[in-house]
Amino acid sequence: MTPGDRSWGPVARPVRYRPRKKGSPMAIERRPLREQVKDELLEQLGRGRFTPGESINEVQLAEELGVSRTPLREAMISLEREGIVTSERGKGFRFAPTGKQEFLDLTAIVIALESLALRTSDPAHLSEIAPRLLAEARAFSAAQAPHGTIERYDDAWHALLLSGCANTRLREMIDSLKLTLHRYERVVVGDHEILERAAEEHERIAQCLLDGDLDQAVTALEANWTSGMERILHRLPPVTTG
Amino acid sequence: MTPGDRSWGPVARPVRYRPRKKGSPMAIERRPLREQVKDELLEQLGRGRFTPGESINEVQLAEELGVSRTPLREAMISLEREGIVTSERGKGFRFAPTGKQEFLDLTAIVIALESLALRTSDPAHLSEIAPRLLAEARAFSAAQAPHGTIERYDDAWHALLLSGCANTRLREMIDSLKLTLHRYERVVVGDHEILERAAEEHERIAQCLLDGDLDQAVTALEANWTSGMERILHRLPPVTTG
DNA sequence: ATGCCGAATGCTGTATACAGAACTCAGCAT
DNA sequence: ATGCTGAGTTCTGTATACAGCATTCGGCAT
Repeated sequence: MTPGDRSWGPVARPVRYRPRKKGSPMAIERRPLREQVKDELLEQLGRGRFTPGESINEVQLAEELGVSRTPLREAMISLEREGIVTSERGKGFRFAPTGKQEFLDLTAIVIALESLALRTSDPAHLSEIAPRLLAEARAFSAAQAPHGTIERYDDAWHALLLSGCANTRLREMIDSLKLTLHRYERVVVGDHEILERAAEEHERIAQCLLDGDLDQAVTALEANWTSGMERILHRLPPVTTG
Repeated sequence: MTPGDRSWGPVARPVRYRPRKKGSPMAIERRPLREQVKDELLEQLGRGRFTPGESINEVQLAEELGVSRTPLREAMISLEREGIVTSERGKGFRFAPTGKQEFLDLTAIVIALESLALRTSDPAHLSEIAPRLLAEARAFSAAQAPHGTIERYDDAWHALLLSGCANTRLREMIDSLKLTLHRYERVVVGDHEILERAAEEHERIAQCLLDGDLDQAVTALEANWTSGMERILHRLPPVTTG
């Protein structure tokens, strides 16, 4: 956690196969470089290091990250499937250009998926976490806050909300989509820009769950997303005829 | 089209950069090898060449395909993001194991997404294609047919149904998911196995669209998916306590 | 001055090389 | 016979090399 104490430099370690200490009880994280690269890129994206549409020089970026082109390219291909970067034959990779319409498209998808996730969650688990959801919602009831803060809180809250969803694939898709959405948001509203919030929306959802009214909760969740989206959309440049 | 006239051998051409005939009016398809490899693998998967959970020897497979390891690995990474293959640090790639639960999970997602796509389609376009949808549904009204045939028809029909969906991202996701679903299906019911169909379901959807009743059409679409899923599920090995 | 053409350069797409991890299996102790 | 150990093999993960495309920039004709 504690984001911000890590500078931009190369990825944690360009060492190849870090020798594992056999007797160590602490299993140190040994993931493929491509994933570390991916995470680092996503983090840098979050900090606005890259702009949408920006083309990527593989050798240069690889050098900056302290890895060779191969893992970088592998990360790129993974990110491409996630819609974060685009590639064109002979022109290499570029960070995907963002647009209002795509933001709307993505939001619509996330709404459908989160709604599905909630609907198919275990009801027992839902009523179990409902009090906590309500408590957290009340604890963070500011009428407005920096976008970055909202985002972190929101993610945590929604993650808790969907923690009862047994559909692994669905959870993964939602996470991936949110990543992309966040990117769009950050492009449009700076990380520290103050945004309004509808603090009671989360409370409302939690209340529905407490009452055991799942349908109503789903409706409230959709409303929450829609209004959240509109709050972002509001800050947009004059309509792009999307 | 005309699937089946292409044998298993190496991908079309392992030549590197095929020299382009300058004056030719016919722009020959020049996609990155990784994509050609991906398509070839998907096709071979469709023919049951690989079994779920099967681990992949990169050098061997690359040799069979007539390409080097690099584009093969790139294809693998792309397929991994699509859920077709899995990877584990140090153990390379494996074709993702299939399970009843995941089949259900995937189906639920596709239902949600296709439903969304239909709901957000342009109504004008929908009523325009409704007659064609109805005609095609009536033309293919056999009560049962080989699974492979059903699949092809079904894909075409649903593609037409969703042709009015402007949400590009959504369309892509649906296509990708269907690919995966087909894989699951083929694992479970052979390509030539005769399956029952509910021929009238498509007619029903089309009829709703003709009547301009979108909500009803969405409901019918969901019912169509559900019953189709159950027809497949029926053929499954004794319940795996999913 | 402006537009077209060709050499030069930079970068991508693919192949190959290499280092280190996981797996295998024979040999040994129990 | 069974379980452990360690050398050997195989294969992955990453780096580097190479070939061809795309772009750029200067020269020339108009």
